[in-house]
Amino acid sequence: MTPYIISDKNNTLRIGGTGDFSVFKTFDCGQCFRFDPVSLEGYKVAFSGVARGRRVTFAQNEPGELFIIGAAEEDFSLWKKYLALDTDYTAIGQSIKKDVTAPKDLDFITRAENASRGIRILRQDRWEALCSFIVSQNNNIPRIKKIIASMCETFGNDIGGAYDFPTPCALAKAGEEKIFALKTGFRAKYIADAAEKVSSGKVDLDAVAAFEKYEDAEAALLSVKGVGAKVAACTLLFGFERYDAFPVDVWIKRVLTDRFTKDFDSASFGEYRGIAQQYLFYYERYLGAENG
DNA sequence: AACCAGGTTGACG
DNA sequence: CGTCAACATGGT
Repeated sequence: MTPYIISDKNNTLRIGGTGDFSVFKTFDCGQCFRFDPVSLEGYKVAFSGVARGRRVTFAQNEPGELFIIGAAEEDFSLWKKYLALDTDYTAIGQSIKKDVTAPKDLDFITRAENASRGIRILRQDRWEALCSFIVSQNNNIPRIKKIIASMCETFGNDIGGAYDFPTPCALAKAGEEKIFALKTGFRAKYIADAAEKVSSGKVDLDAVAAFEKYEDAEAALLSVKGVGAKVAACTLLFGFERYDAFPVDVWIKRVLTDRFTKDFDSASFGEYRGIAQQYLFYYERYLGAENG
């Protein structure tokens, strides 16, 4: 996949060669909490938000095209990386299905993959992913977004009309009580602990990224209060490019028991099982109801 | 008015 | 070692 700039005018990059990339599915599939749909003249779909310390809008009318609004030519490689446009998701789809043998299982993952066509796993900031998925526990997506927005407005750096995600230092300095004041509830002490451990280096995110074995990376994250297997898996999948992370929440648990053969093992999805997980989550949560 | 939300913790057998 | 209520808050 070789995306390229078609044109660069009015601070908007028009991009071609993005394959089947879907802006809507990518930003609506529950992986990222800092982007919201906006209605924009001339575009069918547009999502605005903050990433990499910049405000940006991704817009699209048809699959395969892409408009990056609020970006200059030199930002392209940065957004290409963020959106994973350099990654061959067709090959990943093949790899996921390769070792799925039972017809029932193969049929379902194929349907999920087809429904999810165009989703990319964003390469989000490590700290932001960790913190965001701590907030996500026992919580719903609209409220997760609201809490994270207020965290950014209160403790994040002003980047000109918008706010960056707060640094571990900023949140550590703020402390549990001020974090609690943002309606984070029982998660306040968890966020404070994560901020303290990351800012002090007790949890070294560079070291987490360098681990070869999943269990080693997971263990480092589990030392943060409020981080269990699910939050660790989401953090590694969305913040560390660990596609072998397989977050199991209520939806995935339900999919695996209801839609797959009894002894199906998610390891059959192979090294990209995390992406398979995202397809299953998206399919079951957004489309499963209408498809039965 | 109960019940749920992309879970985790600590207490109790 | 497995099970299970409690955890803040806001939306149905």
